[in-house]
Amino acid sequence: MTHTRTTRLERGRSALGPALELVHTGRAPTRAVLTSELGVTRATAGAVAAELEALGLITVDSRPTASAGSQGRPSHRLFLDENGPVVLAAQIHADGYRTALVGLGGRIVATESGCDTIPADPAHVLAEVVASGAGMLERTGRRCLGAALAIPSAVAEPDGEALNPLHLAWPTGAPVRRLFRRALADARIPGVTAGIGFTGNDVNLAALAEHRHGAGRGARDLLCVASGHRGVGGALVLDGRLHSGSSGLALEVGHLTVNPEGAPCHCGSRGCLDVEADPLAFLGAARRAPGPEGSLLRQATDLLREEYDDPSVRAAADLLIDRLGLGIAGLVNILNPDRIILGGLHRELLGADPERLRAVVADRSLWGRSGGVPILPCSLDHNSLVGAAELAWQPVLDDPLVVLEEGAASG
Amino acid sequence: MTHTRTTRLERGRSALGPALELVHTGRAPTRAVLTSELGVTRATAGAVAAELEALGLITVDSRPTASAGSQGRPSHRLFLDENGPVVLAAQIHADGYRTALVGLGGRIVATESGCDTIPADPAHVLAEVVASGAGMLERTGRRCLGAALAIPSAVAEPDGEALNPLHLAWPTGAPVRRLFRRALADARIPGVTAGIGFTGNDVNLAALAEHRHGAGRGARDLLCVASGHRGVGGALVLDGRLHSGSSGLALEVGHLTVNPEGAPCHCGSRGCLDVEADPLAFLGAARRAPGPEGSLLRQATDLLREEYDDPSVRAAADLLIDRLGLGIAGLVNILNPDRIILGGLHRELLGADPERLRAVVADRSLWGRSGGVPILPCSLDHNSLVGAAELAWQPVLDDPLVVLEEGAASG
DNA sequence: CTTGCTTTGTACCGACGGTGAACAAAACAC
DNA sequence: GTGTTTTGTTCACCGTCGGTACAAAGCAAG
Repeated sequence: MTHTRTTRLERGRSALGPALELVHTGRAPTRAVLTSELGVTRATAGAVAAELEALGLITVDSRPTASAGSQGRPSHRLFLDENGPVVLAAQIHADGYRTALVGLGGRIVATESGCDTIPADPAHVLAEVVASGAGMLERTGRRCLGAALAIPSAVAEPDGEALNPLHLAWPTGAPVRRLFRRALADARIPGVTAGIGFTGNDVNLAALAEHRHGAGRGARDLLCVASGHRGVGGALVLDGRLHSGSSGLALEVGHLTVNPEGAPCHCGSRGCLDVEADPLAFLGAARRAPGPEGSLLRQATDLLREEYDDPSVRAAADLLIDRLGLGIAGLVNILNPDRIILGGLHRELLGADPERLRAVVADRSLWGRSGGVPILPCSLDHNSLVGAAELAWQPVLDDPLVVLEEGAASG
Repeated sequence: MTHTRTTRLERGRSALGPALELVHTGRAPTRAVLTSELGVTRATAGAVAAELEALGLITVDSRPTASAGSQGRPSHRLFLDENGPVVLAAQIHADGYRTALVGLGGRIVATESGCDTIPADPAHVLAEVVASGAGMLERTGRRCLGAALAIPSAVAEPDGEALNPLHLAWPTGAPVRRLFRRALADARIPGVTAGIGFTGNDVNLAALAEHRHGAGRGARDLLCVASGHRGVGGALVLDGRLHSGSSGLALEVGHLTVNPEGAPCHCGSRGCLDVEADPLAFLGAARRAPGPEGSLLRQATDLLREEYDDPSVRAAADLLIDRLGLGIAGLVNILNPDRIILGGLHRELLGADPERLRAVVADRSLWGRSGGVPILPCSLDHNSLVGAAELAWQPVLDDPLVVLEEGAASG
């Protein structure tokens, strides 16, 4: 009993995790490339693939593949098991929440959204979120291996308090991770034990998702900047791992100075990115008052898309692009990423005038002339949600044999 | 012949490198703690230690240790072999150069300095530097495993050009790494092949040295800020590895805005850290003209130490501390390090009024109130030099068996 | 000094993962 | 059809590491 456990935890095929990660991120479509990517012999790669298949995580298609092309015996193709286990991912945002069951590869199996107005009691919201997930699990009959939550706030490590849940009407410092774990424990979802239940900042998790499955694939040092409702968020993925700082508070980029004569900010300075390049700032620059319905992001996006011909809108867009570019240039000087991805309003601004933004960044970053950093729009739907799922999948990617634990509890 | 080679390169005791690193950084004083730190059995740790001893890298002292204290059989103590191999480290700075032979553990075995005025031809300087190192190797009879160079300039990866060797009178973009390697190859130092010859920014390497052997030991995310002559440099060590960005240009912190009404900077903005918090700025704030002799750092340091009673000097120090604190706070918001180390003039400013700097950083960083980041002065002599040695040692720390290569070539 | 107790080092065995080689299989080229 | 190329599979061998048993070296108590 204990014997098999220790054996499994400490030894175990060391290539199992890397192999699953390669399939998970789409870098190992066949067993042959899995062999070369892992740097092992064909025999080992075969054993690893067989073991992952036995764990119910991938499928090995040995039938003759129709895809021709090169010479030699065609390699067996590797797929993520479409009926394999899932994780429960949830996102809370200004307009409500969204939950999803997410399989390996960032595949959304089922999703729900609800609750337009978020009550001030986080425990209540989280119970509703977990109930939504439990319902989807019930209906789909999937096995659930973990759960994670994305929130629009800095998340303090190691305990996961929400430090600035500004547009959630939640109390500052709310112990969101603990509340989420308790909600999960109360719901008694099979497979999801109280030990699981990660929580992270939504922009951080979006960056993680884009890095693994979206526009950030292949980047080594990936910087993401996004603005969803109020303020500006940043995230950084280094060597495939999210850098959230020693206490989870890294990449609070909102207080870079981008306009010395700008509006005062609650941080004590003036002209911060937070108040100069978010949806509200855009509406203000275009001399539109924020309307009562729809999120600020939606109002700003609609304005940008539908009235870009209007000179005042265009001027506002140019102004925000210049400020955003200044902020990004500052980050480039500090972080020197090899790719930048923009989300939310900033994605729209990039779409409106890509050249202007790239020119500003190249001009104001120290070494911008030599090449320039690629700046791309984010490319995934629900990327924060998928990123939360990545968080929940991480233990499995680190050691796929964990799926054997609690195996009897699967629903 | 080739058999042993492949065996050595691909397999080999996986714990060998980590074990050497533990002894190297002083975290494994005895075999017992080596066992627990590595998380292996006593038997394995014993075999690993014996192998490292056989490689001539460490010595295992099995004699009865005089140090008593705890109960039970005293553990064998582990030392770095004092007569073991060394690497050649060199640093070029505004006042000349310094070379050293550095053993494991950052121990400087021999050192030389020279050449007060650096000629404009880097190849000439590097030849002189290498000749100095070769001389020391000759005299000491040590075996040399590698060589590395620290320069006061951003170093572009992957080729190692000096991008802004401002106070060296070297041409911008000089291929320093290539020139250094050529100088090494020309000198035909046994053991140092042309394949070795790393180059890095001096502040980056100082940070690496402080992380492993100095005030940064134990930090997970370490930020260093220093000002030596002109401008301000930064460096970041994440999870024990230097983060120099995708093209080596990270942590160019000199162009953070710290004084919106400040002096114009060549980057196009105004009030940049570079021109507001370096030795020249300090002299200016104290209304002293830079003198003809001694580096700017020395002049500023002398002024700060010897005339701190002078109100104008004290006011200048306070001003620079405030500006520096603003810049550091910005970096804290972006990087969220768990420790900060200051070098050069900034180390002196910290020493002059530690509380003022810590207060400014805590006040202007977003989450500074909750604890506050420890800010410490750097603690090593010649930390850039030791950091360069770390670079040269890295291949050995990654796989200690490389010392067997070129073994016959040892002098 | 002798007898425990505790901690560490060593010798040995067994388990197991991975390599390497030989062989079989599945495609294309001629 | 016969080669050639690439891939999958089987199997023997080797090395590393875990685990156990035992010896060694100190302190503590009598």
